[in-house]
Amino acid sequence: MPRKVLVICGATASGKTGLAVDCALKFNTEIISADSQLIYKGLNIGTAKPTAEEMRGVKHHLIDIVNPTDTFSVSDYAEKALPVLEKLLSKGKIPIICGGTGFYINSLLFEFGYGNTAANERVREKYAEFLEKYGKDALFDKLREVDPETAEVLHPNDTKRVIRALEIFEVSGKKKSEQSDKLIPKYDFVAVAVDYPREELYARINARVDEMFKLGLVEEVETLLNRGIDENCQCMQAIGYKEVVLGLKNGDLRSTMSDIIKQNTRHYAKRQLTFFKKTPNLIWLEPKNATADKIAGILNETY
RNA sequence: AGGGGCGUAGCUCAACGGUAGAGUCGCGGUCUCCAAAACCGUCGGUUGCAUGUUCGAAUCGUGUCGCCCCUG
Repeated sequence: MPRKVLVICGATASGKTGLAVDCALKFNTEIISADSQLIYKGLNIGTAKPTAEEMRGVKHHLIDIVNPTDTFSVSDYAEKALPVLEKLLSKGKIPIICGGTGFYINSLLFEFGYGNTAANERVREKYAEFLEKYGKDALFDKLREVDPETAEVLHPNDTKRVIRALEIFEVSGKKKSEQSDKLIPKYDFVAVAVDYPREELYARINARVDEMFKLGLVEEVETLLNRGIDENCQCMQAIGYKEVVLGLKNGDLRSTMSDIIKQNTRHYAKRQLTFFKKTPNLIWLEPKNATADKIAGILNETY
């Protein structure tokens, strides 16, 4: 029995939310958000979190599930999202995974090895201190010793991943290079993304950022800060938030903050597109074909 | 009008007289427990223009155009 899953991914501001809701209504199902920022309560405007009106009564999962001060990672995400996915399947529904965080989406669609070695704060801190004291090259040399294959693939400057590789070795006794990097699908998924011409996508991004300021992005950030949420929190590193925090500190004009946010969002969108190109069988829809009807057709002809 | 300063990559700036370098932007990419993160690669300039000096000029001289400051 096929275990159908619909994935609606793509760059930020490409209209995923509306399309997903259209589909959910048409297919009588629910949406599983795959977005690393929508999980945070209180971050609404800057994350373009769908409002109740936009949700049109469709149940959305994995939104507003943690506090702004919490840390969160893909594994937390998969742990929470997979049961929802399975439950929808068991009810005979086609779950809709919708979001822009490709890493999160992959954690649901494919067999992943990272469950094997959980994060270990103590080990991470240890290597972070080592990095601080002796520098990147010394850290990289350590990895070369224990896992030369992974060192071959990583850049010494990518200390985040170098530390993770060291962590995997130290905690599990196994090399990261022994993990399989194959994307082995767990579901019969259909993945679609709306393929806007780059210029058009950028125009949409700009318009959306302007809209965020009108809706009170600065005020939202101020509220978070006034609530005592540290600017170094993971959630405050999100685009739209970190720039406003910095701008408030420097006394920047809103137009300056806005320009930087637009630029960072463009960069982000580019990274998303690069990432999604790797999704097996991803269907890039022209904007005019980004409708629930078209997607229904694709689902039918695929299975 | 007179005096001074400046004109170098799309932008901000470097470069003892030895055929121009960074950062940023733009573009491309990586990604298996912080992923809106982290990281990598790459394009790019007949040095405002003209002329002179010199073996050799972004650099020195002259002229010219443009911008800025001061004085009147």
